[in-house]
Amino acid sequence: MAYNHQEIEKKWQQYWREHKTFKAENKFDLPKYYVLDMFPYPSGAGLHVGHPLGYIASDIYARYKRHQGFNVLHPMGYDAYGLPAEQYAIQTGTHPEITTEKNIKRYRQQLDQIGFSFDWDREVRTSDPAYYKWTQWTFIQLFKSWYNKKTDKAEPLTELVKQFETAGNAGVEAACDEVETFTAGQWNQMEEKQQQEILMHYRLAYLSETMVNWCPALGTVLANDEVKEGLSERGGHPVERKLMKQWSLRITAYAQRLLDGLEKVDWPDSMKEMQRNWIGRSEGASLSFQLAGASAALGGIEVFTTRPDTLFGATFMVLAPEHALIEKITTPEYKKEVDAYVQWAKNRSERERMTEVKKVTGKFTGAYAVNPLTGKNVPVWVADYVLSGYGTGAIMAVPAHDSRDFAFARHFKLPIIQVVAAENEAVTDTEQWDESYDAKEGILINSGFLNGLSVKKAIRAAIDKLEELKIGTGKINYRLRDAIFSRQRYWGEPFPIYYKEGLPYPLPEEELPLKLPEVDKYLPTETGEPPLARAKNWKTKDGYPLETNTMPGFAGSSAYYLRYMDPHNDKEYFSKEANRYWRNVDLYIGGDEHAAGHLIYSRFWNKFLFDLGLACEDEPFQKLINQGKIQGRSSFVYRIQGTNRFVSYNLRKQHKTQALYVDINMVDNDVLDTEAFKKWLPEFANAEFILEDGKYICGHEVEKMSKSKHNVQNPDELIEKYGADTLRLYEMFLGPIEQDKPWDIKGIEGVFRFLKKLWRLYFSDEDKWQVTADRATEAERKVLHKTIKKIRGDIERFSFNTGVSAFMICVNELSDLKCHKREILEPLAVLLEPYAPHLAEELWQLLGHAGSISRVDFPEYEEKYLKEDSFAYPVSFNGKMRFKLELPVNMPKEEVEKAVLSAEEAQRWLDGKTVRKVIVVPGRIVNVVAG
RNA sequence: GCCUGAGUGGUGGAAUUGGUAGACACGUUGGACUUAAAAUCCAAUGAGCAUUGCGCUCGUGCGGGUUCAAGUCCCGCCUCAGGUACCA
Repeated sequence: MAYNHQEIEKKWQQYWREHKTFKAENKFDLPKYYVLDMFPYPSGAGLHVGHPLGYIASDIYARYKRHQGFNVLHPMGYDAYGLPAEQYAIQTGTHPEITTEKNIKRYRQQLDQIGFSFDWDREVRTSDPAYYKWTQWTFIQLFKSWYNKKTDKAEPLTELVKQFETAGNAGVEAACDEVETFTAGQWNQMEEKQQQEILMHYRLAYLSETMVNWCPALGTVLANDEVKEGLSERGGHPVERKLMKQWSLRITAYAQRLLDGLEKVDWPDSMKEMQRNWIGRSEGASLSFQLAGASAALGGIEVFTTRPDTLFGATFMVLAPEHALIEKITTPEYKKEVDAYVQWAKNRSERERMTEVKKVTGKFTGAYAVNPLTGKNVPVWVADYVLSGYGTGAIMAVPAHDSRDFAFARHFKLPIIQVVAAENEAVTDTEQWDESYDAKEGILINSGFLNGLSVKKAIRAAIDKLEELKIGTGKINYRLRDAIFSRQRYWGEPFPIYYKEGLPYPLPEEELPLKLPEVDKYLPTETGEPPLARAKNWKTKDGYPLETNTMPGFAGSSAYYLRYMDPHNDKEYFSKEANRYWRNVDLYIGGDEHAAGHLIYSRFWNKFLFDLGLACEDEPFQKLINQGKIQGRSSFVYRIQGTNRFVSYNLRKQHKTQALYVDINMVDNDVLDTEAFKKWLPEFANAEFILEDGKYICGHEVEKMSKSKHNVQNPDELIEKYGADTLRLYEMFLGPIEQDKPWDIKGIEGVFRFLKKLWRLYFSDEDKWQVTADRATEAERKVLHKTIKKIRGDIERFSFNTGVSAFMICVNELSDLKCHKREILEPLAVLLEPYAPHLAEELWQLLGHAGSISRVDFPEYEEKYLKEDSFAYPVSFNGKMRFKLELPVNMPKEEVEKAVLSAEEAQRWLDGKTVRKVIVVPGRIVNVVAG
């Protein structure tokens, strides 16, 4: 019987399905292990070879853990809400659910073909009402909660209301918007509307008028992480800033905990660093500059600074164009100019603003504020280099020590005062400076009571002074913004919210799920309302209108890993028992593009559920691995301009050519199948070729896989030809899992050859079973045990590529030894199972076992078989390896030295030289220093 | 600009703790088997020099350093990839 991968793979996939081999029971007495893949969005294009990379790695690990007696939770599901299905619906009228369902079927079929050990009984889909019921439920809990800074956790809003009723809000420390202080008496006299408005400032899911990223092309608002360089991540459309009433999640309340939690998870440093940057903690002070002159009655301008020590050098102030005070403080003679500037700044796209950062623009408002430490008046400017979204949207400018302030000051000829000097350096005239001195260290000068202090001490002293004067305080600021949670889209979770007299209220929990309604068109209404406004009777049973926005993509993906623990529970999100058992994800594999999105939202969502007492771990993903991307490898042909003649790669420079993409399926080892090419497209039917060495050689380039580049490799054909086991091994063999790498099918043959060679250990050339019961030799045992040790080590450190080569070495050596012994070949089949499960199952059965191999104990290696009596010492002279010398392993250092120096080969290297030193590292190396 | 990661043969990559650089595989070349092809097997394959053989020199992005010994550690650069950006 030859190695028939098609038959074997079909057979075992069916067996696994019928026997539910990989079903994970909630068996609480077994040790658990939770291996998770980031679930996919089922796109219409199906899987390409890049998708399964991470799934194969996690599958190997999951299978390995099963062999060690762990109860392994290894589920899969679908992030089913997404823009492509909705865009398709807009174009064709096909309900996104139909498109999604179809795509999921295809995904499932492709996933099954690769032989993953998923427990499909636990599948979830974010668009399934039974699933999104809990997404909606969580939203309601967020709506009903506030963040208590005293206990540092989310708490029910009812408790907060009780405090308001008895003591007002003065003693409350909450993560909230600016709220005026009120007493219990005032609270109790407020009307409901007013009370609700105040509570909205405390809720963790809140409705507010905020500046959002509006994407006109997609007709929706986007979260910050969905915008890259001023363009939408999906589709690359321009994004504008717009003031809109939107739902947001108060993720900022969790900023510090999100930061602290990174300390205890096992993630790549780059990933932690990206999250730290995204959260963007900075320590400093918040303080107020009193307005001067006519505006004095308006109070002060709040600013945040990380350098309160430089306050004596603050020579002007700048407000963001959106700042509310501008209108009030601008003096009549500057009003026209300032208005025009503000208008201009607001109309600039985000992209323009970002690309023109070097251009200095701004206007003087005519107003002055008082520097609280110098007592001097400083002019107040408006400029768009100050962002409304960070800090207070206003800054104190210290041009001597901040490059942006410096550029601004130079441009508008504002005074520059040095207040920090490097130690032992002469102070120079700031007029002569070419750039600011952005010093984090140094000694304070020109700064009154701060003079002579180091920067670090001066910061402390300045904050103390501000607090004493009651004009400022030490403050920690975060770059992280609250997550905008409304989307003006159809294909998403409806909010479980209705409006009564304009105020939002949650639906009763027993009415969940609130199902996505049918609409006649997947477009906004004529009046610009979101698509759900088209739904008939989009009201509660009492007739109150329901929210028409839907939730964003990250809503459903933020806690799916928890739902897998107990996916069919219709009473609660998941049972306490299930959660106490599975706890959190032990190993999470997915792409690093989710660093600032999904992985932050999930951590936030999980922490909130932790605060509610639902999740028992406050970090959801203990270990994280980012699989690298598989890049495409495009092939090119070179058409001589204006002709239908194509010139081979190395001859192309002799002509004026144009490079055209050519389908990689017609190219083998850079050689074009010219006949296939002629048949490819009608325009190439009469193509002529200028060959080199009788072949047409294509050019190539590594770039993203995409249809238009004709470089997409779909796994189906490869599985058909070589089988899933070969594909699995080959994807792992390509290189380290976390590294990006170009896809190239050159080399898959080698892996296929390896499996056939392995098969021939069990079957003779005449296709006869040839496994014998003979005792294995020392050499054979050594090969086996060396391999066991290597494979175990490699899986444990996620080095799957070296694992594959270890198998190759093992099979090469056993073939050389002509080993066909059960004693060796049976453990080898188990060893191989995580990587090539179909083949391993087949061999296991042929070896006479009933049932699946998947839970058989993983082989242990025994050190005694690896012991060597002698070792071939590499002998170096002055660090260069010259020859090898076989010596007993237990030979003492002194004797090794003697043996080396008296060896015949040593003489020519010692000729005429004196031995200065001999280094002997037993069992490793000998180095002779001579000269 | 800042942060992170990476640079090793024609190619993908290996070298786990400072100890034989290039494992394993692809590709290439030559050979065996075959009427032929496929499949399979064997041999060679970092570069340069030398060649009858044993061989010699150089070599892990560049320049320094530490060490008996550096792909690996330290200092200074260069290039590429990703993230991020008037974040005060």
